[in-house]
Amino acid sequence: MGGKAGDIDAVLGFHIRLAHGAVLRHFAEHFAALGLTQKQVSVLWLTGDKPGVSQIDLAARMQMDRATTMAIVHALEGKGLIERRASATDRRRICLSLTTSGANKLDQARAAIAAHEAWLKQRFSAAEVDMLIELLARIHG
Amino acid sequence: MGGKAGDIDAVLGFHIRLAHGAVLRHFAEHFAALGLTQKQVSVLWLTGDKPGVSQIDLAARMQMDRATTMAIVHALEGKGLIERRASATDRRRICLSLTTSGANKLDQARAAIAAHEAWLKQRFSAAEVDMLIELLARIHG
DNA sequence: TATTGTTATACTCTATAACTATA
DNA sequence: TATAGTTATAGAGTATAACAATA
Repeated sequence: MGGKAGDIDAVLGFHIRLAHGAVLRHFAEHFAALGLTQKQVSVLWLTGDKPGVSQIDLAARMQMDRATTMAIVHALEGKGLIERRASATDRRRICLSLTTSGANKLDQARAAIAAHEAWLKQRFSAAEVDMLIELLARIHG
Repeated sequence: MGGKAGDIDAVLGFHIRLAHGAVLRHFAEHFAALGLTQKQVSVLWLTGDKPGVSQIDLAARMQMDRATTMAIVHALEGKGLIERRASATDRRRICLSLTTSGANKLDQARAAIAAHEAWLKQRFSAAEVDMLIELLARIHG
């Protein structure tokens, strides 16, 4: 393994990209039945955890642009999983919450994510998982 | 931090995605002058390390589809950084190598990557970097 | 039959810019 | 002025399917 001059295997960014790709691929292969992308699951999850959340809150939590967040919210709204309501205190804001269908979908998604995480974590001890999460958190702040 | 019911912070895949996003963002912000994407740098690097490499080799090394690899090789060829030559032993294969311009570009890219990696690694000890790479490698195999 | 390269196609993610409405 | 949402647009990454040439 490894090239001769450059040794790309010492490049941390390269490993992060490959690991991300592997996780994305496993997700895509096993979540076709769910009909949701990774991002859509995250938004559904965060909305279920905190009903009334605004798009700008979601964007900050997921470190995404407002426009990117819009696209995902639109998709979930189009599937009838999320509904929007104007804020009573600040009419610029839209409060998001799950529909009944969205809550059911989130339950399915949580079960699917649990299986996905089990696959991902099977190669680590509990201490290693904690360590990995802590190290990654230092990168994304 | 953390939601109430789900605790998305315990989801490893979520942290991998956020870390990947943070690295991508830093790359995009600091590599505009180079005129290359992360993937293009990787292909340039691997080609420089192993002249005569085929597209299928690159695809395997970077865990990408053949079609995706094509797009990146095309872009590099269009910039005059890579040249292709039919293999002498297997005429299905195309051997890739750097042009003089490509070799120069790779030198610049390596310097830029070194700065990028320094930014990324500044938050870790040397032992932690080794640990993180080892853990990530278990994910992407 | 299997492998390599190629093209066409489509979807997701990401970001920028400009606009509207509200604070 | 600043913030939240919206829309349009564009580029990057990813993958599938189908085809040609070669092994």
